[in-house]
Amino acid sequence: MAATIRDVAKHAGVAVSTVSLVINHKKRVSPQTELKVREAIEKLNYHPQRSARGLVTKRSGNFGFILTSDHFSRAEPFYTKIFLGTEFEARFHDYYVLLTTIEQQFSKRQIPRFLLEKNVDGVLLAGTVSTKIIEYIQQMGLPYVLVDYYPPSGNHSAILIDNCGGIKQVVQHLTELGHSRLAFVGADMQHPSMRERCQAFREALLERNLPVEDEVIYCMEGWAGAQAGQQAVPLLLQAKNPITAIVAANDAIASGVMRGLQERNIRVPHDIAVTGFDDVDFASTLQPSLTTLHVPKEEMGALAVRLLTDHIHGSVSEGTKIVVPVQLICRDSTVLPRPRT
Amino acid sequence: MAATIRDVAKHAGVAVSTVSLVINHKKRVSPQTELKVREAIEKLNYHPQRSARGLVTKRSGNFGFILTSDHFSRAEPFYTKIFLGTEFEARFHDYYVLLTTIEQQFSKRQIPRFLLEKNVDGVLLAGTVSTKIIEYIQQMGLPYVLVDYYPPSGNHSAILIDNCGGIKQVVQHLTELGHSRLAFVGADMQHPSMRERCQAFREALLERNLPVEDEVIYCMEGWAGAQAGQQAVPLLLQAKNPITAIVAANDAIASGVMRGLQERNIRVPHDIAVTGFDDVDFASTLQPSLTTLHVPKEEMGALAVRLLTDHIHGSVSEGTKIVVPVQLICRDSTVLPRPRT
DNA sequence: TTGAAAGCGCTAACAC
DNA sequence: GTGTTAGCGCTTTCAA
Repeated sequence: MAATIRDVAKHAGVAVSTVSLVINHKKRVSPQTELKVREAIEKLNYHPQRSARGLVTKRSGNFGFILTSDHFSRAEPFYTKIFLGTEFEARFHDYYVLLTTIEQQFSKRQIPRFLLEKNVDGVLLAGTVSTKIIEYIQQMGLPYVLVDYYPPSGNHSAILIDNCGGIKQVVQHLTELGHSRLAFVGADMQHPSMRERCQAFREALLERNLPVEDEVIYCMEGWAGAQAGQQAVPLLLQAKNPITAIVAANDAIASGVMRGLQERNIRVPHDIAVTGFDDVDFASTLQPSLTTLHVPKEEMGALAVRLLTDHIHGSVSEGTKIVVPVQLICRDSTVLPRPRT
Repeated sequence: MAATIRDVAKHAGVAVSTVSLVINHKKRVSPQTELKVREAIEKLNYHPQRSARGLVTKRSGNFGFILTSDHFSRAEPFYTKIFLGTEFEARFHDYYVLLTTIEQQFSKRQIPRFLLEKNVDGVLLAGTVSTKIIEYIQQMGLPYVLVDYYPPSGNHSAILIDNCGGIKQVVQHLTELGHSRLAFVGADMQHPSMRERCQAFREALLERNLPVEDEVIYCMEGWAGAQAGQQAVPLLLQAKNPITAIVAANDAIASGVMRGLQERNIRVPHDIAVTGFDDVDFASTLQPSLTTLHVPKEEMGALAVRLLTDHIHGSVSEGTKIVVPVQLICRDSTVLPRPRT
């Protein structure tokens, strides 16, 4: 049986409460007593037990991570990276992260168990989660941080992507390459990031006095996957003025667009250039490799945890938003690779 | 403040112990009292608190997942999937999974915190973890399951890959395609899976009366990544009898091999066929897409959790090994795609 | 600065 | 069947 705080106290010849003071760095202990206690702790290899401590402090040492099951199964690489980012940063702060998925639509019956059992000290929510669950967490008085999502209303702390800046980088890149007939393919317009990217595309065109034509700006129904991109291709090719570049709202759509083009023997980037957004793993292995915007996914997870711990310590005010920059990664889908010499 | 068991007891007009009996399905409660209690629970929206419960039962409701940091950062897609598999299955059994990484070599100083704080009821260990940490867990009396690793000695429960069967499938596939000059590229021979794959390759050749020539069986030093594959290519091409197919020990190595070949304008699969192992995400997006062996990674994670819970319930004996089958996925790196008609 | 003691919310003996 | 009660291992008043 492992040592308890009483064993340590006995061993050091002090009271239990003194040991507790030492453990918790409540500095009102004389150096010599502290030494005795530390020696006893070392000797007995003592470590306070989480549940006992949690029972009295009401702190579990865990964070919850809530994701809609939709996102998890389908946009796996993206949110998985965010989750792993939280894991690492959390451990650094001596927290563990409990992961759970919930259905898009809220129901009392599937409130995450870690909330019911008071097993988390804060919550991270990623993707388009229901407003109801946010409200529920607020009611519990738990601190929380949204990641890559911001609901229509309310004042929340969040880690967000600079979607607008990203799209503008891409448009600039393409115009610098001489493209002036740009198309856009988005999908899943429920997701604020998707809407922002579409909106930013229009703005970017306007800023450069390029024509904004609805017939080459597609926001597909349903999930933002490769299929959406593939389906958009025939529509885009019907445009009166032929397009020379396609800006996709994410990498999955871009891969579908490329496939659609290649099926029609349209060469990328020779005939039409293609860009993505997110820089997921497969972006670099696509053929041609995909020019895209790198979203620092792990970093977003880490930032979210940091913001959450800041909230717990009260060192930052609610409703803090952090917008992470994205970086243009130029690959072969826009720039012709130089022939090997 | 949330309701406690006393509130429920008071509300239902019974003793706390009765409420406890109801919660824990210890069926010695009369139907009418049970009903009263359940109503009170419902009314007050009561849920037992983890830490309070854990303090007395000595059960935390968590599993630990230990991975060497090496594997996590480098072979991310593979072990990440396994981890996600455990997450889902664990939640199904009302457990959460606490993830941690440790350095390859054991040190007292970095024993996972969840072990010290008695915050897990069982442990999953993935990849080449130190024998010391296994021993430590054994000493604690915690049940554990190894995933994709088996140490040289001892009797452990484990989820293992049918490496041998996989390699033999690949060799059969290649010989059926008419290849008779096969090469092998492995790396990271510390890892039992890697050793098994190499060994199986030799056996498979022998079984088919093909020549086993050391000059085309390479086990590279260091990490089993793309670089190892790329570096092996010039060595393989020096072989006296030219080879026609390369069996890589995993997909990462295979991708490096393909790159190395393509740099030399050797076409895959026209001139040389290439195969991988694992079927990680990028295998299908490589150009040409990679013929490989599908390892059911999430399933392995789920199986590990199931085996662990079985151990907790004592319904299975220690040292149970489950070998999961792998499935050949034929893609373009071995079979010429039919030209479109 | 240190110790004694109460109690966090729950389970599990043991009475009745 | 149900109630009473003693802790589980810790933190945190409150005295000394």
